[in-house]
Amino acid sequence: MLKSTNSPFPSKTKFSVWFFRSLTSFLSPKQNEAHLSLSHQHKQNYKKYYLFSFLNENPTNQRVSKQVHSHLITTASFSHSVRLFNAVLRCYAVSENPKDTIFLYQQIQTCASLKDLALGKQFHGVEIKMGFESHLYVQTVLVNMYVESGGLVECKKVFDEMPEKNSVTWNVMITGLAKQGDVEFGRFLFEKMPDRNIVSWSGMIDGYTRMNQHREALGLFRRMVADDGVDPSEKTFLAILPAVWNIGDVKICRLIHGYGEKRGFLVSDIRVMNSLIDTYAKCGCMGSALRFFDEISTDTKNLVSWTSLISGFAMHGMGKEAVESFEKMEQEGWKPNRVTFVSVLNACSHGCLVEEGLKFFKKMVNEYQILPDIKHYGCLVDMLGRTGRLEEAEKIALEIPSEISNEVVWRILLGACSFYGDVEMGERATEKIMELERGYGRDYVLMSNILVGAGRFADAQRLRRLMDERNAIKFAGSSLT
DNA sequence: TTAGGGTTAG
Repeated sequence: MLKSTNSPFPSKTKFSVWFFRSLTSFLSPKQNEAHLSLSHQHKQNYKKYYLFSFLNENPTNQRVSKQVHSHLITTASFSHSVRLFNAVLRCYAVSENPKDTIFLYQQIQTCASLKDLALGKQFHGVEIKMGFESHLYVQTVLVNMYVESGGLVECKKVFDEMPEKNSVTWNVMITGLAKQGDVEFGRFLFEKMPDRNIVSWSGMIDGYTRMNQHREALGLFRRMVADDGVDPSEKTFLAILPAVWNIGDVKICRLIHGYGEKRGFLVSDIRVMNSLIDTYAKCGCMGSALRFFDEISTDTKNLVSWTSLISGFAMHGMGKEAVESFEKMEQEGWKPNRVTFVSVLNACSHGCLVEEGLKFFKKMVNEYQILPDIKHYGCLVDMLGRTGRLEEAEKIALEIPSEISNEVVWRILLGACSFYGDVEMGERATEKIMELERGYGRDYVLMSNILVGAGRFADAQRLRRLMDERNAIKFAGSSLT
């Protein structure tokens, strides 16, 4: 058990700091200045103290405790007023209606979603003091709070010492660990878990996908379906499909698609269908992606469906098809968002449709009033650069507001300089990259190749040495499969 | 009733 000898309440100094903060958060900025007089603070302080004493003396007065509780929730100040909150907790604890306690702990969990480990520990202290140590639901929420806010040591401890666990407790642990990147311990618990359900399987599969262990994710999916006969849920599909396109085998995509269709899992959830469009496209099978897209009824399709299709065309260099889809999407009344524009601009750049691309960029800014972000600029630079319009590309790169500019844009330009053998611009681009990121070996290699191409062997060698001195990491081109 | 992911420049 965690240390419970100390008071669960914050120290006096700490409390006054919190209290001050809670006061300021109560008030709107305007009120803030006018009311920050000491007398006001005292008044608030007194009010809280009064409530606190009242609740302590009348723990069974449900009406008042509920009022205080709702006040704490609606003013969003309860995370600051732990002491008052404790008093409310105590009232709920002696309440005859245990639902109140559960409701209250849901609020704590909302609090835990702030991922505030220090505050969470405070509540753990309260929980121990109130004798909830063997309360299954409360303990489960505590485990969730710890694992969500990164308290891995604490969550394991609470979990281990729980006298009773149910499947939710196990799932909270497994999915939480997977999210935190500790798949190995998650897997250990998963294998030990007495009654695995679909949440456990999906959580575990998701954990492997997140950690780029796609084969492992796929193996688990196979085991779930074939050996254990567990039906996947829509969430399982959403977890497994990224593993499929990372492996890139369209046969696996078809297999899972067929399975989902046969069992009727795919017809209900547009998110799964969109993910499937994306997966087919990323597996290199644009035909299947398009066919599947066309099968989805018009009322079911949404903006993400269209965007997934367009981004698929983009990665296959099918600029014309992407542009046509974009127009059709607009005709059907969909309003493109920033992601749709990234996709269509990317399609224009891969399909060398410069004029169309520039038109889309203007349309985005003027007609849809979307502020371009760095990816939109990146597409533009790429589009101009790959068609040899290097001056224009550099001009755009220089016009990007410095708050959003990054090394990727200059790296794109450097790539174009390398292709067209523009040494001077390449050097300028390299200089910009080096201001932002010095540890990426490929930049040095690319620039030194440009220099070699121009016959400047000594400069190329100097750059290579600089790369070694700076310990820049050079990733060899390799296939993961 | 305490667990849960669709599209994004190189």
